[in-house]
Amino acid sequence: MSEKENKTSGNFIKAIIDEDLKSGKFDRVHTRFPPEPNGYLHIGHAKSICLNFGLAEEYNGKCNLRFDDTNPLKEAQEYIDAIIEDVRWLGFDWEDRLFFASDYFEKMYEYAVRLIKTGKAYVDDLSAEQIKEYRGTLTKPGTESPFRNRSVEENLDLFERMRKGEFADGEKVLRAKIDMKSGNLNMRDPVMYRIIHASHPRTGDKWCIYPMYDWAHGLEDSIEGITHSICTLEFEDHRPLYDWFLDQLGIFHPRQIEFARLNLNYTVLSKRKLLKLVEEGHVSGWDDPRMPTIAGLRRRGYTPEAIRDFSDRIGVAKSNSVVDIALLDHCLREDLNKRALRRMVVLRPLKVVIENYPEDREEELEAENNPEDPSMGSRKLPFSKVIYVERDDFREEAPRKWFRLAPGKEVRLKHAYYITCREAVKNEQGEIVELRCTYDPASKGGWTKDGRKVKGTLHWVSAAHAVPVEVRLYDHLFLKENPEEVEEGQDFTANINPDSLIVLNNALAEPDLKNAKPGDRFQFLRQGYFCADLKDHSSEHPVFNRTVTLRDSWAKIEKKLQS
RNA sequence: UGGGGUGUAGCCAAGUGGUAAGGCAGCGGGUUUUGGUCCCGCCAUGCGGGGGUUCGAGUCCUCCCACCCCAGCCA
Repeated sequence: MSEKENKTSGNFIKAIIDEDLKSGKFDRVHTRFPPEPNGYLHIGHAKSICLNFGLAEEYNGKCNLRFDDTNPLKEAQEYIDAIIEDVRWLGFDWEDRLFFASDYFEKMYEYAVRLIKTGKAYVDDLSAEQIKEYRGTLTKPGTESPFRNRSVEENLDLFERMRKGEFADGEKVLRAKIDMKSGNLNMRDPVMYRIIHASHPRTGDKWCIYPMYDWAHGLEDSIEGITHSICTLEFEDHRPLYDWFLDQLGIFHPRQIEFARLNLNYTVLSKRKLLKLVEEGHVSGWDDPRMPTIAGLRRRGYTPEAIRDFSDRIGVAKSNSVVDIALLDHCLREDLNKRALRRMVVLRPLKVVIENYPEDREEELEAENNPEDPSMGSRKLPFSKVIYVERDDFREEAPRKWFRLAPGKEVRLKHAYYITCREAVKNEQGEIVELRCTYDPASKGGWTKDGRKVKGTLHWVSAAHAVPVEVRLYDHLFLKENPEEVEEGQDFTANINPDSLIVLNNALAEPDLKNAKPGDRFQFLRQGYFCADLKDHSSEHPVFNRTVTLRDSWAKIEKKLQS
C-alpha cells in the first residue's frame, strides 16, 4: 500500500475499535471480507474491501478473505475465481487466510446439535408457506409452530435424518426457538438449516442441508477469531440474532458493526441489476468497461490506487448517501496525471497540407513523455508536409475566445511548429475535406524568439507515419443521476445512455503507440486517459478505451457564450 | 404505541459542551508549448424543526417532522 493512503479523519468504526481496545474487550483487530460467490464484485464491494483490509492494516491486525458459500443454488466456482482475482488486483493480501464457510459445515452441525440439546432449536415440519403465515406481520405477532415443543430426542433424530437425506427439499427445517412475538421478525424462530439436494462448488454432494446466513455468519466469524465483523446497514436488525446464537453457544463473540453501503449517481450497484444488464445484453459482459464491476473498471483503465483513494475519501458512516461519480473521476485523473505517458492521437482526423513545407522533407522532433515527471523521458515524433489534426479543432467561423484553427488563425502544433490556416478546401457536398496551411520555420519546437503569443496548442499526427487505431469512447451508462427515476411501467434500463459507447474506427495515432501492450495506460493529449483494451487490443489491431476525459474548460466557456 | 436506523453546504463528511475540519462540484483570478496539471481566493451567523438546560448547545433533555431497512427455507 502506498504512503498516500492516509485515511480520512476519524470515523465511527475506528471510534468503536479504539474503545474496544481501550476497554480490553479485544486486544487485537481482526476483520474479514466475506463475499458470497454468486456474482462479480463491484465498486461498492471495493469500499468494503478497502475498509476491512484498511482497518486491519491501520491497527496492525489481520483481515481474512472468506467466501460465504452457504447456498449452492446460486454460487459457482467462476465467481470464486473472479473475486479472488479482483481483491488481489485491488492490492490486498490475505496471506494464508483464504477461507470458506463450507469448510466449517461439520463444526456448524455440531453447534446446531448443541442448541437442540439445550432445547434452543427444533425441527419444524411446517411448509415454507405455513412458516410465512405463522410468522405474523410487521404489526401482528407470530404464532408458535405446532412442532415447536418436540422432545430433544426426537429433534436430534430428525435433524440427523435431515442430514442423511431422508427428506425432500422443503420438507423440514431446523429452527431456533426464540420468540414468535418479537417486534424484530428475525427473532421469530429463524430458520437455521434448510434442505437443498444440490451439488456445492466445494463440498459437492456431501451435504444436503445448508446453514442460513444468520446461523452461519456469526459462527464463521467466531471460528476465525474475528473481532470486528463489519457489514452493511440492512443487517442491523440481524445483530440481536447474531449475538443470540453466539451467547447461547458461549463461544468467542465478535462485534458486528454496520455501515452504509455505497451508492453512486449515474450507475446501479446491485447484483440483481448488474446481472440483468449482462443477461439482457445491454452490455457485453461483467467486464464491459461501462460496468461498475471491478473487472469492468479494470478493463476501462481504472487503477487500484484511484479506487482505494476514492474509498478513503468517501468516508464511512451510517447515513444512506449517494456519492457523486465526479469524485471517482477526480481520483482517477489525479492518479493518471502523475503516471500516464502523454501521446498524440487524432480521434476524428482532418487533413492538413502545409504548403510551404518541402515535399520530401521529414523531421524528428523531441517530445516529453510526461511534463509532471521529467524522469519519464521523451520520445521522437516524425513531422512532414501532410498531417492530421482534430476536426473539432477547426471552425470556419471562430466563436469568441476561440484559439484553435480558423481561416487566418495561427496555432501551435504541440512540440512542432506554428501554422496558420490559409484556406479550407471543400468537396461538392460542401464538407471540409482539407486545410491548407503555412508554417513558420522559425518556430521549430513550438516557440519563437520574438515572444509572439500563440494561445492555441493542437495535437496532430504525421500522415505518412500515423498508425490506424480503434478508439472506444465510453461515457456514463445511464442518462439520469438516479437510474431508478422512470415512468410508470418502465425500469432502470429505460435510462440507459445510447451514447455510452461510441466506437471510432478511423482514429490515427503517433507511431509509438504501435508498441502498446494490453492494459497500458496513456494520456492522449487534450483528450483524456486511455487504456489498451485487455481483451481486444493487439499490435495488428490496436484498441484503446477511454478511461476518463480530461477536464474541459473550453466546453464550459462555450456553453456560457451560447447562453 | 411493531422493531431497527439516519438527518451538518449542490454531493460526501469531520465534529464527543467552548463558538462549524477536509474533499468533490461550482465561481473568480494567476502560471502554462495539453482550454490539462499546478497555484491563490470565494463558497453553512449555520447543523431536519420547535421548546428547554447552560455563562456557552451541531453536541445534553424534550416533543415533533422527514427519509431508509425488516414479514426468503437469499445474503
